[in-house]
Amino acid sequence: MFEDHQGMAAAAAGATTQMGFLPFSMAATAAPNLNFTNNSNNSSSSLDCHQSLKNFSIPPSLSSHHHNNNNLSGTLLSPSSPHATDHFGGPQLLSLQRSSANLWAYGDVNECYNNKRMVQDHHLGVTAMKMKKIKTRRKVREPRFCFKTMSEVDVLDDGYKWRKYGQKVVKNTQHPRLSGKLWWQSLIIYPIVHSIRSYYRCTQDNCRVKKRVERLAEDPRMVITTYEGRHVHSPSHDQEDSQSPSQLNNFFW
DNA sequence: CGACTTTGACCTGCGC
DNA sequence: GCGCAGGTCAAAGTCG
Repeated sequence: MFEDHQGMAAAAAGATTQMGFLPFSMAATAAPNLNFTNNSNNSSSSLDCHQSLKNFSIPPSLSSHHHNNNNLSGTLLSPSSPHATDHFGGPQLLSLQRSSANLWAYGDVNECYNNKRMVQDHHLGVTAMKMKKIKTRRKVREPRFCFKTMSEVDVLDDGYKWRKYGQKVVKNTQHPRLSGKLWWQSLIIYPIVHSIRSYYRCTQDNCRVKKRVERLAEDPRMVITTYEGRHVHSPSHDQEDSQSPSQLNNFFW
């Protein structure tokens, strides 16, 4: 499912990729080997990076050999709402229980979302004209996933070429749309922080993969990257990096 | 000159 | 229905 994400994420030098999920956080000392640390009992084990990422349904490239000073640890976020929080105020984490099937948990989430939307549209009884508009405008949501990265650079070199097609100032509140509250009350309880979100498209023809890049307002060191869709081609770095063969780069999901 | 970025306008969905 | 927010478009600007 994730062949498109090969070579993805955090290849930029100096970037510290934050990834992992409960109950594990990972600390990669040297790709392709990662040290997985279990938060609950502090035990750690060195695993083959590629295999491990595969087991956890994380794109292998998140630990790409481009990393020199790897120190991977952190959080996989819910693709739909990277700022969403769980009951404990922390980021919403993906359930990767089905990872043995090498599927992103979000694939299911996304499917549900699309089904719900289809049902809604069906019940709306929209006009043909409107339907046509919907057909052209509302496309089926591609599978998405996002992750948090500690990096000084906003756009991580993931091996693909991207073209920026938009930028937006977004309200980065953890509790948006508070019902029944005056705006100033909301500000007192949940201060609104604005952050800049950039939208990128893969420059390859016929490739409709998009990514969103956003720096966390509450922690400017962190960058949230969201990928949407599947690449229909290999990373452009492949040609350049042929002298450094890597099992990661040779692998297609 | 082509590739890429910037930026305001526009469109759509959602909550109230 | 209205207003807000997110996402996309496209013209203008910038850069190599």
